[in-house]
Amino acid sequence: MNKKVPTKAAGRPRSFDAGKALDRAVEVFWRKGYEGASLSDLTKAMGINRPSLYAAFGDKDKLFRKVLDRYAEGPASYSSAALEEPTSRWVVERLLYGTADLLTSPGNPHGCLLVQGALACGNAADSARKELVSRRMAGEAALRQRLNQARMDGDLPPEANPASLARYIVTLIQGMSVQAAGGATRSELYRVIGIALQSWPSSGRIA
Amino acid sequence: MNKKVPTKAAGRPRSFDAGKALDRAVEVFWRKGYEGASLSDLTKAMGINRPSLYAAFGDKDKLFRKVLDRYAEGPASYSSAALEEPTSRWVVERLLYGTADLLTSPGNPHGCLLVQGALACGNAADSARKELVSRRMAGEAALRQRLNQARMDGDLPPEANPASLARYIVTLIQGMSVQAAGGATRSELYRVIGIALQSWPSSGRIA
DNA sequence: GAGTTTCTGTACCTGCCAGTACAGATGCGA
DNA sequence: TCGCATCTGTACTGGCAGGTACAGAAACTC
Repeated sequence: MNKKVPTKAAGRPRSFDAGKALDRAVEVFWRKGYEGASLSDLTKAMGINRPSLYAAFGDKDKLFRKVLDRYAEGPASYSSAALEEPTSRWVVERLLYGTADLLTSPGNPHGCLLVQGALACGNAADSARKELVSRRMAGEAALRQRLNQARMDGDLPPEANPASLARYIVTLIQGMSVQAAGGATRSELYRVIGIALQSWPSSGRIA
Repeated sequence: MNKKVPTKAAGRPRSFDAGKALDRAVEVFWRKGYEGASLSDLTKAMGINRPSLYAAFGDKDKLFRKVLDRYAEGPASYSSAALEEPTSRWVVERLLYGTADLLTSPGNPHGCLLVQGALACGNAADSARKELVSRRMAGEAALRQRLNQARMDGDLPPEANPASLARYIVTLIQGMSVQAAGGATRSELYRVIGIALQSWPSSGRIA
């Protein structure tokens, strides 16, 4: 029984809320991108000093990964939730409208962190760029898998191509992110979605 | 007649080809974005020294504008040419397939300079970011105008909304730019275009 | 209380950033 | 051949980037 019970950590306790600080960091990276967000921007927004940041989150790159996780669990959580809708049509509708809402939500930077974070950048940010590419691909793969399931369920016609449909939806989402960064409004994005969904195949089961 | 005939500039002549140098600068900004492209990257690629760059092109910001002009006249010239196609369907097809080709052309950075250049950035690059927003909006406005014309010509049905259709196409183009930056291939983009064009309204004149 | 452990704040490090001063080179017209 | 205008290369500037050393403060256990 010499195992320590993790009651309370010894030493001086942290004087800030790591979760809140991380939320502030999300906002800074979201607005300025990996390269554009300096450590001074970050520490200022997070309300902590530089050594506290390094102790709590590691270097800039590690902080960025934690920020991406936080983003996925918070503002972007609608996207994994959308995959659980019962029909493929509902899945993509919730995905697209949820994205439009997030991208134009007041108080948030207008755009998607996974796109704005680091699209083209210098060598220093290349690791962050690759991480974003891989996360975007993972999102697309999840949708592709869901649409595959839908086709097997008869919820998409047999001639539908889930891989291409998933890529089509993700392309729209990423395009909307650029649009939002340029000032597009929510209703403008809604109209784009309306047009885009005219391409959506209807179920083969509807007689 | 004391006007000088501009035969040849006095003084030591420039030892490099400004056009070629500008092309190299296009490539660097295209690949690394405004923020990620350092002056050392630029001078190295352009094969000139720093003072020559400043003398010939002005500061980094001015160089970037010249690069954008060069890009519009060169690699992206298909996009203004596409607007001259006779029907709206041909216009958007040429626009979309031309974009897919450019975005996946070997030897070029994969993506669109107007998107990759500066999407989210720090304060120093903000002027470049705004310039890109305005150029993207100008492109969209030109397409909107062309589609308006098409509707008046009866080439688009009266109930079609040229503004929303233009935004839809531009959203796809910008999304494809992100896709290409993530490694999407030309044929993958073609399949996306194939799906997207199913939403395109057919002419009201076809009986 | 003493000793230990951890966090905080200041002040600093090296290196790269955009931008420039200046001297020497190279062409022109006279 | 001489002066002049312009370009070229070296070497430099101040400032900010990301990252850290170190001393003191604040909690814990004994």
